[in-house]
Amino acid sequence: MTEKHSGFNASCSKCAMQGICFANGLYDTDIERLDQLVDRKPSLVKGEYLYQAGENFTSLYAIRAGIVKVYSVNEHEQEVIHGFYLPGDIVGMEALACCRHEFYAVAMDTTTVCALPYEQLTKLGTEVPNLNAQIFSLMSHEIVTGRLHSTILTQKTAEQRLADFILMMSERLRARGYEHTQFRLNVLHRDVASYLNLTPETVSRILGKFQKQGWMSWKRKEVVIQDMEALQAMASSAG
Amino acid sequence: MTEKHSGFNASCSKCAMQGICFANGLYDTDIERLDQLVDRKPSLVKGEYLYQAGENFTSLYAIRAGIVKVYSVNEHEQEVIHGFYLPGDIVGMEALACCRHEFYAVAMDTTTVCALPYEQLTKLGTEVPNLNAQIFSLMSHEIVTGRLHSTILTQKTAEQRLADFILMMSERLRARGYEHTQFRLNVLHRDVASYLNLTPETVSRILGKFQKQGWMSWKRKEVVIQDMEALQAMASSAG
DNA sequence: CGTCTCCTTGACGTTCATCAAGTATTGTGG
DNA sequence: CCACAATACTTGATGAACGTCAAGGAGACG
Repeated sequence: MTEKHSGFNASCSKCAMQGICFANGLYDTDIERLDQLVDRKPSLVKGEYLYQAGENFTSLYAIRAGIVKVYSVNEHEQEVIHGFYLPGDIVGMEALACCRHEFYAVAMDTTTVCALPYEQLTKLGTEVPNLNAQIFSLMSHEIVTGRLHSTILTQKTAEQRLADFILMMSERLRARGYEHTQFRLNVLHRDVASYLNLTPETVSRILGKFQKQGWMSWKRKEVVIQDMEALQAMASSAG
Repeated sequence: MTEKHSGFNASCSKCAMQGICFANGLYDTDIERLDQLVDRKPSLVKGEYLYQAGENFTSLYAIRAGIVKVYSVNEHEQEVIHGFYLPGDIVGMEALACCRHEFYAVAMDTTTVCALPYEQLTKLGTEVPNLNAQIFSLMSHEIVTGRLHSTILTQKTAEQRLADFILMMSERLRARGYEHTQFRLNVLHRDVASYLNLTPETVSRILGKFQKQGWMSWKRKEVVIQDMEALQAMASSAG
Protein backbone atom coordinates (compact mmCIF):
# COMPACT_ATOMS: atom_id res chain seq x y z
CA MET A 1 0.00 0.00 0.00
CA THR A 2 2.68 2.45 -1.05
CA GLU A 3 1.87 5.79 -2.52
CA LYS A 4 0.38 5.73 -5.96
CA HIS A 5 1.14 7.92 -8.97
CA SER A 6 2.64 10.67 -6.86
CA GLY A 7 5.90 11.71 -5.31
CA PHE A 8 6.25 12.20 -1.60
CA ASN A 9 5.23 15.82 -1.32
CA ALA A 10 2.62 15.77 -4.03
CA SER A 11 0.06 18.54 -3.82
CA CYS A 12 -3.65 17.81 -3.65
CA SER A 13 -3.96 18.66 -7.32
CA LYS A 14 -1.58 15.83 -8.18
CA CYS A 15 -2.72 13.38 -5.53
CA ALA A 16 -4.15 10.07 -6.72
CA MET A 17 -6.71 10.16 -3.91
CA GLN A 18 -8.18 13.47 -5.05
CA GLY A 19 -11.44 11.86 -6.04
CA ILE A 20 -12.29 10.47 -2.63
CA CYS A 21 -10.55 12.93 -0.30
CA PHE A 22 -11.40 16.52 0.62
CA ALA A 23 -10.61 17.82 -2.83
CA ASN A 24 -13.49 15.88 -4.40
CA GLY A 25 -15.84 18.23 -6.23
CA LEU A 26 -13.64 21.32 -5.90
CA TYR A 27 -12.53 23.73 -8.60
CA ASP A 28 -8.81 23.87 -9.33
CA THR A 29 -8.43 27.28 -7.75
CA ASP A 30 -10.03 26.00 -4.55
CA ILE A 31 -7.84 22.91 -4.55
CA GLU A 32 -4.92 25.32 -4.55
CA ARG A 33 -6.23 26.99 -1.42
CA LEU A 34 -6.86 23.64 0.24
CA ASP A 35 -3.34 22.67 -0.70
CA GLN A 36 -1.89 25.59 1.18
CA LEU A 37 -3.33 24.62 4.51
CA VAL A 38 -2.38 20.96 4.30
CA ASP A 39 0.40 20.03 6.67
CA ARG A 40 2.21 17.09 5.08
CA LYS A 41 3.74 15.14 7.92
CA PRO A 42 6.82 12.93 7.67
CA SER A 43 6.00 9.23 7.43
CA LEU A 44 4.92 7.40 10.52
CA VAL A 45 6.45 4.04 11.24
CA LYS A 46 4.42 1.05 12.38
CA GLY A 47 3.13 1.63 15.89
CA GLU A 48 3.24 5.44 15.84
CA TYR A 49 0.07 7.24 16.82
CA LEU A 50 -1.76 9.91 14.86
CA TYR A 51 -3.57 10.71 18.08
CA GLN A 52 -4.71 9.09 21.28
CA ALA A 53 -7.92 9.23 23.28
CA GLY A 54 -7.98 12.28 25.53
CA GLU A 55 -5.66 14.40 23.41
CA ASN A 56 -6.83 17.76 22.19
CA PHE A 57 -8.31 17.74 18.75
CA THR A 58 -6.53 20.03 16.33
CA SER A 59 -6.54 18.37 12.92
CA LEU A 60 -8.24 15.87 10.71
CA TYR A 61 -5.91 13.47 8.93
CA ALA A 62 -6.15 12.33 5.34
CA ILE A 63 -4.27 9.13 4.74
CA ARG A 64 -1.96 9.24 1.77
CA ALA A 65 -0.24 5.88 2.06
CA GLY A 66 -0.29 3.00 4.52
CA ILE A 67 -2.99 1.83 6.89
CA VAL A 68 -4.34 3.11 10.19
CA LYS A 69 -6.48 1.39 12.80
CA VAL A 70 -8.89 3.30 15.00
CA TYR A 71 -9.87 1.78 18.32
CA SER A 72 -10.97 2.39 21.86
CA VAL A 73 -10.09 0.36 24.95
CA ASN A 74 -12.53 -1.64 27.06
CA GLU A 75 -12.47 -2.21 30.82
CA HIS A 76 -10.10 -5.16 30.40
CA GLU A 77 -7.56 -2.98 28.57
CA GLN A 78 -8.41 -4.77 25.34
CA GLU A 79 -8.63 -2.94 22.04
CA VAL A 80 -12.07 -2.53 20.51
CA ILE A 81 -11.29 -1.87 16.86
CA HIS A 82 -13.69 0.41 15.02
CA GLY A 83 -12.08 0.48 11.61
CA PHE A 84 -9.10 0.19 9.31
CA TYR A 85 -8.43 3.29 7.24
CA LEU A 86 -6.78 3.26 3.82
CA PRO A 87 -5.33 5.92 1.51
CA GLY A 88 -7.93 8.58 0.76
CA ASP A 89 -9.78 7.94 4.03
CA ILE A 90 -10.12 10.59 6.73
CA VAL A 91 -9.63 9.91 10.42
CA GLY A 92 -10.41 12.10 13.40
CA MET A 93 -13.95 13.18 12.54
CA GLU A 94 -15.32 11.67 15.74
CA ALA A 95 -13.46 14.32 17.74
CA LEU A 96 -15.18 17.45 16.43
CA ALA A 97 -17.98 17.27 18.95
CA CYS A 98 -16.00 17.96 22.06
CA CYS A 99 -12.54 19.13 20.91
CA ARG A 100 -10.99 16.00 22.32
CA HIS A 101 -10.17 12.69 20.68
CA GLU A 102 -12.37 9.80 21.73
CA PHE A 103 -10.31 7.04 20.14
CA TYR A 104 -6.78 5.94 19.31
CA ALA A 105 -5.45 6.08 15.75
CA VAL A 106 -2.25 4.17 15.10
CA ALA A 107 -0.23 3.35 11.99
CA MET A 108 -0.14 -0.40 11.34
CA ASP A 109 2.55 -0.03 8.72
CA THR A 110 4.66 2.78 7.32
CA THR A 111 2.08 5.48 6.77
CA THR A 112 1.96 8.98 5.35
CA VAL A 113 -0.79 11.44 6.25
CA CYS A 114 -1.85 14.98 5.47
CA ALA A 115 -2.91 16.93 8.55
CA LEU A 116 -5.72 19.41 7.99
CA PRO A 117 -5.87 21.94 10.82
CA TYR A 118 -9.53 22.07 11.77
CA GLU A 119 -9.77 25.82 12.36
CA GLN A 120 -8.33 26.65 8.99
CA LEU A 121 -10.25 23.90 7.23
CA THR A 122 -13.61 25.10 8.49
CA LYS A 123 -12.70 28.70 7.76
CA LEU A 124 -11.93 27.74 4.17
CA GLY A 125 -15.15 25.74 4.19
CA THR A 126 -17.23 28.85 4.80
CA GLU A 127 -15.58 30.45 1.77
CA VAL A 128 -15.77 27.39 -0.47
CA PRO A 129 -19.24 25.86 -0.22
CA ASN A 130 -18.20 22.78 -2.16
CA LEU A 131 -15.52 22.06 0.40
CA ASN A 132 -18.02 22.44 3.19
CA ALA A 133 -20.36 20.06 1.39
CA GLN A 134 -17.55 17.57 0.96
CA ILE A 135 -16.77 17.62 4.68
CA PHE A 136 -20.45 17.00 5.46
CA SER A 137 -20.46 14.20 2.96
CA LEU A 138 -17.38 12.55 4.45
CA MET A 139 -18.84 12.75 7.96
CA SER A 140 -22.16 11.40 6.79
CA HIS A 141 -20.35 8.55 5.12
CA GLU A 142 -18.59 7.81 8.39
CA ILE A 143 -21.96 7.60 10.14
CA VAL A 144 -23.27 5.16 7.55
CA THR A 145 -20.11 3.07 7.69
CA GLY A 146 -20.46 2.75 11.44
CA ARG A 147 -24.08 1.65 11.22
CA LEU A 148 -23.20 -0.82 8.51
CA HIS A 149 -20.48 -2.25 10.69
CA SER A 150 -22.95 -2.67 13.56
CA THR A 151 -25.35 -4.37 11.20
CA ILE A 152 -22.73 -6.84 10.04
CA LEU A 153 -21.76 -7.63 13.61
CA THR A 154 -25.33 -8.26 14.69
CA GLN A 155 -26.88 -9.85 11.62
CA LYS A 156 -24.19 -12.13 10.27
CA THR A 157 -22.49 -15.32 11.38
CA ALA A 158 -18.76 -15.53 12.01
CA GLU A 159 -18.12 -16.97 8.55
CA GLN A 160 -20.20 -14.33 6.84
CA ARG A 161 -18.47 -11.55 8.74
CA LEU A 162 -15.04 -12.73 7.72
CA ALA A 163 -16.01 -13.23 4.08
CA ASP A 164 -17.56 -9.77 4.15
CA PHE A 165 -14.43 -8.26 5.63
CA ILE A 166 -12.19 -9.70 2.94
CA LEU A 167 -14.55 -8.57 0.19
CA MET A 168 -14.87 -5.07 1.63
CA MET A 169 -11.11 -4.73 1.82
CA SER A 170 -10.76 -6.01 -1.71
CA GLU A 171 -13.38 -3.59 -2.97
CA ARG A 172 -11.87 -0.62 -1.16
CA LEU A 173 -8.48 -1.40 -2.66
CA ARG A 174 -10.01 -1.78 -6.10
CA ALA A 175 -11.77 1.58 -5.76
CA ARG A 176 -8.38 3.12 -4.98
CA GLY A 177 -6.72 1.63 -8.01
CA TYR A 178 -4.82 -1.13 -6.25
CA GLU A 179 -4.65 -4.81 -7.06
CA HIS A 180 -7.66 -6.35 -5.39
CA THR A 181 -7.51 -10.11 -5.87
CA GLN A 182 -4.08 -10.41 -4.35
CA PHE A 183 -2.73 -7.89 -1.88
CA ARG A 184 -0.62 -7.36 1.18
CA LEU A 185 -2.74 -6.82 4.28
CA ASN A 186 -0.61 -5.85 7.23
CA VAL A 187 -3.32 -6.59 9.78
CA LEU A 188 -3.01 -9.14 12.57
CA HIS A 189 -5.67 -11.83 12.67
CA ARG A 190 -6.14 -10.71 16.25
CA ASP A 191 -7.10 -7.25 14.98
CA VAL A 192 -9.53 -8.64 12.43
CA ALA A 193 -11.01 -10.74 15.21
CA SER A 194 -11.52 -7.65 17.36
CA TYR A 195 -13.04 -5.71 14.46
CA LEU A 196 -15.47 -8.55 13.72
CA ASN A 197 -16.18 -9.34 17.36
CA LEU A 198 -14.62 -12.78 17.16
CA THR A 199 -11.67 -14.53 18.77
CA PRO A 200 -8.40 -15.18 16.92
CA GLU A 201 -9.15 -18.90 17.23
CA THR A 202 -12.40 -18.52 15.34
CA VAL A 203 -10.75 -16.40 12.64
CA SER A 204 -8.06 -19.02 12.25
CA ARG A 205 -10.57 -21.85 11.94
CA ILE A 206 -12.65 -20.01 9.37
CA LEU A 207 -9.64 -19.00 7.29
CA GLY A 208 -8.60 -22.63 7.36
CA LYS A 209 -11.99 -23.62 6.04
CA PHE A 210 -11.99 -20.94 3.30
CA GLN A 211 -8.60 -22.14 2.20
CA LYS A 212 -9.65 -25.78 2.16
CA GLN A 213 -12.60 -24.82 -0.01
CA GLY A 214 -10.20 -23.08 -2.37
CA TRP A 215 -11.85 -19.70 -1.91
CA MET A 216 -8.90 -17.70 -0.64
CA SER A 217 -5.76 -17.77 1.44
CA TRP A 218 -4.17 -15.36 3.85
CA LYS A 219 -0.63 -16.33 4.78
CA ARG A 220 2.18 -14.08 5.97
CA LYS A 221 0.22 -10.86 5.38
CA GLU A 222 -0.53 -11.84 1.79
CA VAL A 223 -4.18 -12.24 0.81
CA VAL A 224 -5.04 -14.18 -2.35
CA ILE A 225 -8.66 -14.38 -3.44
CA GLN A 226 -9.32 -17.35 -5.70
CA ASP A 227 -13.10 -17.49 -5.79
CA MET A 228 -14.68 -14.08 -5.30
CA GLU A 229 -18.17 -15.37 -6.06
CA ALA A 230 -18.02 -18.08 -3.45
CA LEU A 231 -17.01 -15.48 -0.89
CA GLN A 232 -19.80 -13.20 -2.01
CA ALA A 233 -22.32 -16.01 -1.71
CA MET A 234 -21.03 -16.74 1.78
CA ALA A 235 -21.09 -13.08 2.83
CA SER A 236 -24.64 -12.45 1.71
CA SER A 237 -26.27 -15.80 2.40
CA ALA A 238 -29.31 -15.44 4.62
CA GLY A 239 -28.26 -16.03 8.06
CA MET B 1 -42.67 13.13 26.18
CA THR B 2 -44.89 16.06 25.28
CA GLU B 3 -43.48 19.43 24.41
CA LYS B 4 -41.85 21.31 27.21
CA HIS B 5 -42.11 24.98 28.12
CA SER B 6 -43.24 25.99 24.68
CA GLY B 7 -46.37 26.35 22.62
CA PHE B 8 -46.87 24.45 19.42
CA ASN B 9 -45.30 26.85 16.97
CA ALA B 10 -42.59 28.13 19.25
CA SER B 11 -39.63 29.69 17.50
CA CYS B 12 -36.08 28.44 18.03
CA SER B 13 -35.44 31.34 20.37
CA LYS B 14 -38.18 30.12 22.68
CA CYS B 15 -37.58 26.41 22.24
CA ALA B 16 -36.61 24.41 25.32
CA MET B 17 -34.25 22.31 23.24
CA GLN B 18 -32.23 25.31 22.08
CA GLY B 19 -29.20 24.20 24.08
CA ILE B 20 -28.80 20.85 22.35
CA CYS B 21 -30.25 21.54 18.90
CA PHE B 22 -28.89 23.56 15.98
CA ALA B 23 -29.28 26.86 17.81
CA ASN B 24 -26.66 25.90 20.38
CA GLY B 25 -23.86 28.47 20.45
CA LEU B 26 -25.57 30.95 18.14
CA TYR B 27 -26.11 34.67 18.65
CA ASP B 28 -29.72 35.83 18.93
CA THR B 29 -29.65 37.50 15.54
CA ASP B 30 -28.47 34.27 13.94
CA ILE B 31 -31.10 32.25 15.76
CA GLU B 32 -33.61 34.53 14.10
CA ARG B 33 -32.20 33.66 10.71
CA LEU B 34 -32.22 29.94 11.53
CA ASP B 35 -35.78 30.35 12.67
CA GLN B 36 -36.86 31.63 9.29
CA LEU B 37 -35.79 28.56 7.40
CA VAL B 38 -37.29 26.06 9.83
CA ASP B 39 -40.31 24.31 8.41
CA ARG B 40 -42.46 23.35 11.39
CA LYS B 41 -44.44 20.32 10.32
CA PRO B 42 -47.79 19.27 11.73
CA SER B 43 -47.57 16.48 14.29
CA LEU B 44 -46.95 12.96 13.11
CA VAL B 45 -49.05 10.19 14.57
CA LYS B 46 -47.60 6.88 15.67
CA GLY B 47 -46.43 4.92 12.65
CA GLU B 48 -45.93 7.88 10.31
CA TYR B 49 -42.58 8.12 8.59
CA LEU B 50 -40.25 11.10 8.53
CA TYR B 51 -38.51 9.41 5.65
CA GLN B 52 -37.83 5.99 4.26
CA ALA B 53 -34.76 4.33 2.78
CA GLY B 54 -34.34 5.22 -0.87
CA GLU B 55 -36.18 8.53 -0.69
CA ASN B 56 -34.44 11.68 -1.79
CA PHE B 57 -32.78 13.59 0.98
CA THR B 58 -34.04 17.13 1.33
CA SER B 59 -34.09 18.01 5.01
CA LEU B 60 -32.68 17.23 8.37
CA TYR B 61 -35.24 16.88 11.14
CA ALA B 62 -34.98 18.23 14.66
CA ILE B 63 -37.32 16.46 17.03
CA ARG B 64 -39.40 18.79 19.14
CA ALA B 65 -41.65 16.31 20.93
CA GLY B 66 -42.20 12.58 20.82
CA ILE B 67 -39.85 9.76 19.88
CA VAL B 68 -38.53 8.45 16.59
CA LYS B 69 -36.84 5.17 15.77
CA VAL B 70 -34.29 4.86 13.00
CA TYR B 71 -33.73 1.47 11.42
CA SER B 72 -32.75 -0.47 8.36
CA VAL B 73 -34.11 -3.82 7.18
CA ASN B 74 -32.13 -7.04 6.93
CA GLU B 75 -32.50 -9.84 4.37
CA HIS B 76 -35.29 -11.44 6.42
CA GLU B 77 -37.34 -8.23 6.34
CA GLN B 78 -36.62 -7.70 10.00
CA GLU B 79 -35.91 -4.27 11.43
CA VAL B 80 -32.36 -3.54 12.55
CA ILE B 81 -32.83 -0.63 14.94
CA HIS B 82 -29.99 1.89 15.07
CA GLY B 83 -31.38 4.34 17.59
CA PHE B 84 -34.24 6.03 19.38
CA TYR B 85 -34.29 9.80 19.00
CA LEU B 86 -35.73 12.19 21.57
CA PRO B 87 -36.61 15.90 21.61
CA GLY B 88 -33.57 17.97 20.69
CA ASP B 89 -32.04 15.15 18.64
CA ILE B 90 -31.44 15.41 14.91
CA VAL B 91 -32.24 12.65 12.44
CA GLY B 92 -31.29 12.33 8.79
CA MET B 93 -27.59 13.13 8.98
CA GLU B 94 -26.65 9.76 7.53
CA ALA B 95 -28.18 10.81 4.21
CA LEU B 96 -25.93 13.76 3.36
CA ALA B 97 -23.33 11.58 1.66
CA CYS B 98 -25.37 10.49 -1.29
CA CYS B 99 -28.52 12.63 -1.31
CA ARG B 100 -30.61 9.60 -0.56
CA HIS B 101 -31.85 8.24 2.75
CA GLU B 102 -30.19 5.05 3.88
CA PHE B 103 -32.58 4.27 6.73
CA TYR B 104 -36.17 4.49 7.87
CA ALA B 105 -37.27 7.05 10.48
CA VAL B 106 -40.69 6.49 11.99
CA ALA B 107 -42.64 8.15 14.81
CA MET B 108 -43.27 5.73 17.67
CA ASP B 109 -45.70 8.08 19.32
CA THR B 110 -47.26 11.43 18.52
CA THR B 111 -44.26 13.42 17.38
CA THR B 112 -43.50 16.96 16.28
CA VAL B 113 -40.48 17.83 14.20
CA CYS B 114 -38.80 20.86 12.65
CA ALA B 115 -37.65 20.23 9.10
CA LEU B 116 -34.46 22.04 8.11
CA PRO B 117 -34.06 22.15 4.34
CA TYR B 118 -30.51 21.08 3.74
CA GLU B 119 -29.71 23.53 0.93
CA GLN B 120 -30.80 26.51 2.94
CA LEU B 121 -29.24 25.22 6.14
CA THR B 122 -25.81 24.80 4.59
CA LYS B 123 -26.10 28.14 2.86
CA LEU B 124 -26.80 29.79 6.19
CA GLY B 125 -23.95 27.74 7.61
CA THR B 126 -21.45 29.41 5.30
CA GLU B 127 -22.64 32.79 6.55
CA VAL B 128 -22.81 31.84 10.22
CA PRO B 129 -19.65 29.95 11.19
CA ASN B 130 -21.06 29.01 14.58
CA LEU B 131 -23.97 27.26 12.90
CA ASN B 132 -21.59 25.40 10.63
CA ALA B 133 -19.55 24.35 13.64
CA GLN B 134 -22.69 23.19 15.38
CA ILE B 135 -23.67 21.00 12.44
CA PHE B 136 -20.18 19.46 12.43
CA SER B 137 -20.47 18.90 16.13
CA LEU B 138 -23.85 17.17 15.84
CA MET B 139 -22.59 14.92 13.08
CA SER B 140 -19.45 14.09 15.01
CA HIS B 141 -21.60 13.26 18.00
CA GLU B 142 -23.63 10.90 15.83
CA ILE B 143 -20.45 9.11 14.79
CA VAL B 144 -19.39 8.67 18.41
CA THR B 145 -22.85 7.49 19.44
CA GLY B 146 -22.77 4.85 16.75
CA ARG B 147 -19.35 3.58 17.82
CA LEU B 148 -20.47 3.53 21.43
CA HIS B 149 -23.50 1.49 20.47
CA SER B 150 -21.31 -1.01 18.66
CA THR B 151 -19.06 -1.21 21.69
CA ILE B 152 -21.96 -1.95 23.99
CA LEU B 153 -23.25 -4.64 21.66
CA THR B 154 -19.89 -6.36 21.41
CA GLN B 155 -18.45 -5.89 24.89
CA LYS B 156 -21.38 -6.36 27.23
CA THR B 157 -23.63 -9.22 28.26
CA ALA B 158 -27.36 -9.20 27.69
CA GLU B 159 -28.04 -8.02 31.25
CA GLN B 160 -25.47 -5.26 31.03
CA ARG B 161 -26.84 -4.07 27.71
CA LEU B 162 -30.35 -3.79 29.05
CA ALA B 163 -29.26 -2.04 32.25
CA ASP B 164 -27.20 0.32 30.13
CA PHE B 165 -30.13 1.04 27.84
CA ILE B 166 -32.42 1.97 30.71
CA LEU B 167 -29.75 4.18 32.27
CA MET B 168 -28.95 5.91 28.99
CA MET B 169 -32.63 6.65 28.41
CA SER B 170 -32.98 7.94 31.94
CA GLU B 171 -29.94 10.17 31.54
CA ARG B 172 -31.06 11.53 28.20
CA LEU B 173 -34.45 12.40 29.66
CA ARG B 174 -32.81 14.05 32.65
CA ALA B 175 -30.56 16.12 30.38
CA ARG B 176 -33.67 17.35 28.61
CA GLY B 177 -35.40 18.37 31.80
CA TYR B 178 -37.80 15.45 32.07
CA GLU B 179 -38.50 13.17 35.00
CA HIS B 180 -35.89 10.47 34.82
CA THR B 181 -36.60 7.93 37.55
CA GLN B 182 -40.10 7.29 36.34
CA PHE B 183 -41.18 7.86 32.77
CA ARG B 184 -43.34 6.69 29.95
CA LEU B 185 -41.37 4.83 27.31
CA ASN B 186 -43.46 4.06 24.28
CA VAL B 187 -41.06 1.45 22.93
CA LEU B 188 -41.92 -2.18 22.36
CA HIS B 189 -39.72 -4.72 24.08
CA ARG B 190 -39.26 -6.19 20.65
CA ASP B 191 -37.71 -2.90 19.53
CA VAL B 192 -35.39 -2.75 22.51
CA ALA B 193 -34.43 -6.32 21.76
CA SER B 194 -33.54 -5.38 18.17
CA TYR B 195 -31.59 -2.33 19.30
CA LEU B 196 -29.59 -4.41 21.79
CA ASN B 197 -29.22 -7.41 19.48
CA LEU B 198 -31.29 -9.66 21.72
CA THR B 199 -34.57 -11.55 21.40
CA PRO B 200 -37.80 -10.37 23.03
CA GLU B 201 -37.66 -13.52 25.17
CA THR B 202 -34.29 -12.57 26.59
CA VAL B 203 -35.43 -9.00 27.26
CA SER B 204 -38.49 -10.35 29.04
CA ARG B 205 -36.45 -12.71 31.21
CA ILE B 206 -33.96 -10.02 32.18
CA LEU B 207 -36.64 -7.46 32.98
CA GLY B 208 -38.25 -10.12 35.16
CA LYS B 209 -34.99 -10.58 36.99
CA PHE B 210 -34.40 -6.83 37.45
CA GLN B 211 -37.90 -6.51 38.85
CA LYS B 212 -37.44 -9.44 41.24
CA GLN B 213 -34.25 -7.80 42.50
CA GLY B 214 -36.23 -4.62 43.13
CA TRP B 215 -34.08 -2.58 40.74
CA MET B 216 -36.73 -1.39 38.32
CA SER B 217 -39.95 -2.24 36.57
CA TRP B 218 -41.28 -1.66 33.09
CA LYS B 219 -44.96 -2.41 32.78
CA ARG B 220 -47.43 -1.03 30.30
CA LYS B 221 -44.96 1.50 28.83
CA GLU B 222 -44.18 2.90 32.27
CA VAL B 223 -40.61 2.64 33.50
CA VAL B 224 -39.89 3.01 37.22
CA ILE B 225 -36.28 2.96 38.41
CA GLN B 226 -35.98 1.99 42.06
CA ASP B 227 -32.27 1.35 42.42
CA MET B 228 -30.20 3.39 40.01
CA GLU B 229 -26.92 2.34 41.60
CA ALA B 230 -27.65 -1.35 41.26
CA LEU B 231 -28.37 -0.80 37.59
CA GLN B 232 -25.18 1.20 37.19
CA ALA B 233 -23.18 -1.54 38.87
CA MET B 234 -24.75 -4.07 36.54
CA ALA B 235 -24.18 -1.95 33.43
CA SER B 236 -20.52 -1.32 34.11
CA SER B 237 -19.46 -4.57 35.75
CA ALA B 238 -16.54 -6.17 34.00
CA GLY B 239 -17.51 -8.74 31.54
C1' DC C 1 -66.58 -9.15 23.36
C1' DG C 2 -63.54 -11.12 20.31
C1' DT C 3 -59.28 -10.76 17.82
C1' DC C 4 -54.63 -9.51 17.30
C1' DT C 5 -50.45 -8.31 18.95
C1' DC C 6 -47.37 -8.35 22.64
C1' DC C 7 -45.37 -10.42 26.54
C1' DT C 8 -44.05 -14.46 29.49
C1' DT C 9 -42.15 -18.88 30.71
C1' DG C 10 -40.06 -23.36 29.90
C1' DA C 11 -37.28 -26.95 27.38
C1' DC C 12 -33.74 -27.51 24.27
C1' DG C 13 -30.09 -26.41 20.72
C1' DT C 14 -26.36 -23.86 18.39
C1' DT C 15 -22.79 -20.80 17.79
C1' DC C 16 -18.87 -19.26 19.19
C1' DA C 17 -15.86 -18.36 23.48
C1' DT C 18 -12.69 -20.36 26.57
C1' DC C 19 -8.94 -23.10 27.93
C1' DA C 20 -4.93 -25.58 26.73
C1' DA C 21 -1.01 -27.16 24.23
C1' DG C 22 1.74 -27.12 20.37
C1' DT C 23 3.79 -24.96 15.94
C1' DA C 24 5.20 -21.22 13.01
C1' DT C 25 6.89 -16.58 12.38
C1' DT C 26 8.89 -12.40 13.59
C1' DG C 27 12.10 -9.66 15.94
C1' DT C 28 16.61 -8.96 18.46
C1' DG C 29 21.30 -9.13 19.98
C1' DG C 30 25.53 -11.22 19.18
C1' DC D 1 23.84 -14.71 9.50
C1' DC D 2 22.49 -17.33 13.48
C1' DA D 3 20.45 -18.28 18.23
C1' DC D 4 16.83 -17.61 20.88
C1' DA D 5 13.01 -15.16 22.72
C1' DA D 6 8.65 -13.21 22.07
C1' DT D 7 4.66 -13.01 19.65
C1' DA D 8 1.34 -14.79 16.51
C1' DC D 9 -1.15 -18.58 14.65
C1' DT D 10 -3.29 -23.35 14.76
C1' DT D 11 -5.99 -27.16 16.41
C1' DG D 12 -8.75 -29.78 19.66
C1' DA D 13 -11.86 -30.49 23.72
C1' DT D 14 -15.30 -28.41 26.49
C1' DG D 15 -18.78 -25.13 27.99
C1' DA D 16 -21.78 -21.03 28.49
C1' DA D 17 -24.68 -17.44 26.85
C1' DC D 18 -28.25 -16.62 24.39
C1' DG D 19 -31.30 -18.08 20.46
C1' DT D 20 -35.06 -20.99 18.90
C1' DC D 21 -39.28 -23.29 19.33
C1' DA D 22 -43.57 -23.86 21.58
C1' DA D 23 -47.56 -22.79 24.22
C1' DG D 24 -50.18 -20.00 27.16
C1' DG D 25 -51.67 -15.38 29.18
C1' DA D 26 -52.49 -10.45 29.20
C1' DG D 27 -53.38 -5.93 27.11
C1' DA D 28 -55.02 -3.09 23.41
C1' DC D 29 -58.22 -1.91 19.99
C1' DG D 30 -62.16 -1.95 17.24
